Amino acid sequence: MNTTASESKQRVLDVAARLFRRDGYAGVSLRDIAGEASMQAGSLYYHFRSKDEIVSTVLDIGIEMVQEAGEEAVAELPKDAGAAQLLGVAMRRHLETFLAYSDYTSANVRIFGQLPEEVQQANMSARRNYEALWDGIIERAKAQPGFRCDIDTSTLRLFLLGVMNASLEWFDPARGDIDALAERYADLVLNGCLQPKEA
Amino acid sequence: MNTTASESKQRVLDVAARLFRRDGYAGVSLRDIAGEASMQAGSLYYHFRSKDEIVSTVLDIGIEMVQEAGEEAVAELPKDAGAAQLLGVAMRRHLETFLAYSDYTSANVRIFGQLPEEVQQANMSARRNYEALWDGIIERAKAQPGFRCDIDTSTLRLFLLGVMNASLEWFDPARGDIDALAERYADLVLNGCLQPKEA
DNA sequence: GTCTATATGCCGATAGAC
DNA sequence: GTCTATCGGCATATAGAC
Repeated sequence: MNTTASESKQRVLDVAARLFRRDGYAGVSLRDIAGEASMQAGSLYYHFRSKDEIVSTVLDIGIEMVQEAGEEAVAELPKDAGAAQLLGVAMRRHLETFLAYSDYTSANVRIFGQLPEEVQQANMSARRNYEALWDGIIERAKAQPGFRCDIDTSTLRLFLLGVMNASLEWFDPARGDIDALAERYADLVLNGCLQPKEA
Repeated sequence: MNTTASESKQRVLDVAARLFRRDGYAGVSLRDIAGEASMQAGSLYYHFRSKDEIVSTVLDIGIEMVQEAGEEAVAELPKDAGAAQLLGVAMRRHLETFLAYSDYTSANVRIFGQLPEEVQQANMSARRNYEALWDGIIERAKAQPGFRCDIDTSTLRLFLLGVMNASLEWFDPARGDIDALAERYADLVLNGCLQPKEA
């Protein structure tokens, strides 16, 4: 039995995500992708119309994966979860997804800024949905007692996603402990680095 | 009077830094650089031996600029500066330098991860010096009253540089206020987003 | 579905005139 | 110092066999 179209397409996308994450957009050729997916460059055009269509698909799946993980994490939380638990769980889920699980998400984080504007544009609505998920999490935290209300929601969202995504540049999932990283980062975000004032 | 070698070389580097920042390493050709520097591609080889030598020079200048700005900021501080002032000033200086002033630094932040390993390696000693500068700032803050001593220095350094450098992906210096950004980020880092416990 | 072969063009780099 | 011309190679994409 021959390989089905969807199996091959999936294999191509998995390879593309991994290579884009590692070498950037312009640094990966269709020959590179085809080679690691065990086919010839010309064969890619049976599954995709262009390199841009491949990268665009990778970008969308990347957001989709982190979006689903985030929605799941929020859904699993008790209704009366405190602000610290809320942010801690959401941060751990985001870090786990893109550091350990999804080359698609980390490829998205890493190459988005260098893509042609039309390719960026095609991914923007998915990105805005994910930003809205985080804005909702932050608003929910603000509604809890003990959380500062004087912090602008989009400032905090950019701060959180920025610091988490930056870990992609140095964190090695084969050597580091993602849960420990998430805990340290959540502690810093929640409590800051000044000593709490004594009662 | 003809253009001197150093003038042309400087012009080439300025253009290269700006283009690398915008389009990534593999996304910029020597023809692109030469064109915006008002010369032909072949003429670049009078000043540089290869594309890698150009990008390597840009990387080193990028760290040099932020290093000098950081050392200057630390030197200008009073000896008894508190932890909040120390971190606040250092953060503002870092953000100003790479968001508003230096295409070299922002090019470094943006493309480093996609470069051939030998090019990365050539920039590593400069990077380690800059990390050491920040580790010194953090250690000095830890020695002040009111600063948490239970936070690992390299964790905090990665957190700080990570969240600041991530702003490169979304902050537009033509529209945003860098000082305001620095103040909001320093507040978040110092105080966190939980409400201070009342006395 | 994947292959081979190829069209067309841009890449980094070099040679030599001026 | 910068030019023009060009080399060999690799890029995306296409055409048609199997």
